[in-house]
Amino acid sequence: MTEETTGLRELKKQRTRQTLSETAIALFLERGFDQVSVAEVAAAAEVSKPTLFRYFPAKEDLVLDRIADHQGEAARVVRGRAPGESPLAALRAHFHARLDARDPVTGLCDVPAVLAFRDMVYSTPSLQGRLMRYAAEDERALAEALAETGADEAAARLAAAQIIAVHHVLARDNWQRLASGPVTAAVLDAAHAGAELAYELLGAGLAARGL
Amino acid sequence: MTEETTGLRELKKQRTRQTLSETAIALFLERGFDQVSVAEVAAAAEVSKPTLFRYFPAKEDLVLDRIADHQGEAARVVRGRAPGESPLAALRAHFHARLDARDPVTGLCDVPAVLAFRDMVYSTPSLQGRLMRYAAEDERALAEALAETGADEAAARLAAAQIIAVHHVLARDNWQRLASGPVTAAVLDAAHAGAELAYELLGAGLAARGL
DNA sequence: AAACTTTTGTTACTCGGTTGCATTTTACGT
DNA sequence: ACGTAAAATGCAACCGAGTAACAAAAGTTT
Repeated sequence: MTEETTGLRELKKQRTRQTLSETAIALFLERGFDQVSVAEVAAAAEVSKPTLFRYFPAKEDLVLDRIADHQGEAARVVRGRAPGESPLAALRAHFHARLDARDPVTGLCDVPAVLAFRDMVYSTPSLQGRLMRYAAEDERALAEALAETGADEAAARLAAAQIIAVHHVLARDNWQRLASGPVTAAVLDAAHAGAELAYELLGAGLAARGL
Repeated sequence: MTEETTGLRELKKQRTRQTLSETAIALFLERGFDQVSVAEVAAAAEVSKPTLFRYFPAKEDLVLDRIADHQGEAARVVRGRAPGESPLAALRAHFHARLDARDPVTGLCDVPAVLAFRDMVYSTPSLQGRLMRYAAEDERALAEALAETGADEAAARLAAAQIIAVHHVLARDNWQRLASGPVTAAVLDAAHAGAELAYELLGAGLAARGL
């Protein structure tokens, strides 16, 4: 899946990249995103500052790299849906499944490290901003996938925007639920109920347009 | 409507604020947001750099101040709707009305200055980011207003997210329509049709929840 | 091993944004 | 009208993110 041009150099690059991201996140979690300078991160990772920026175009990307693998997930789900299944049904089923798996993207993951990570992201405006821009790309990709199903292109864009927006609300709700304590059966039920409500709201209108 | 503590000082402050914003936008439109430094703006407005930042917390706010009056418009529309009218119906009617008025917020305004302004915003990532954060506040306010109607709070948050997201798509679509030329009858019709489609998609699901 | 390419480090820079303090300007009591 | 407190400004110096230029040190290829 990933590029594999030449052996040794590429390996070292991957390693430096990972080291940078990991030491950065560790420092950020320890003392706060804004309280740690990139110079410190570079020093801790034993790399010069320009090198750091060759790997990550901005400080925020040191953090969000970890999330980047989920890029375009919604679009993939739509494209990989079972024959005969509507895009929305596929997305709903997928979301419920991720919920059961306590996938961090759903917000429903009480592993301390993940929780601390989310706290940091939600409490740091610049990280939120960057995250929204990732979301915009997600939305664009989803709109494309929906349009491929033969739906009206305008409708596809509108639907994609609604779906992505709703997912964020759900994730945030779930994250808030975890403020009170760990994932219990009741919390899981509430999360599923929230998702059902969301897809119910989405569904009625979108179903009429074949989505 | 605005604060009016003491007469003369406040007036001068308002004037400096406006001068700053106007000279900034003029310079930005002329040479691009990233190609003009805040020091230049401050100099052009005959003000020191710290003073500039006392008025505007960030460079982006020099631009977006102009848009800030629309903050919370959706929430206001919901709160000010006619008795018996559903929130969604009020929002739909309002949007169509703004469309007919060629309100810049709908994207359907071909006044050259407005057009250039939007081009700048859409082509400058940092401005987009700031704009999204304004939108988040809009969304929060709308959710609050919807919850006041007695709807389920979770549903209100979900609906608000959908509505705000959809509005942005509509505005972007309209802006793209204007890339080809001025607002003709056909363009206006298309914009109205787009809005109708959007509210149709929203409506089915939301109506069932009393929104 | 030599020649070539890619990556890195060093230094120095620009720019957005802040801080501390002295200076001016406005408001207000007498 | 005058003097004083409060607020706003300017100045200078500073911090941190991000970049440019160039030299040094890899890794790759023959």
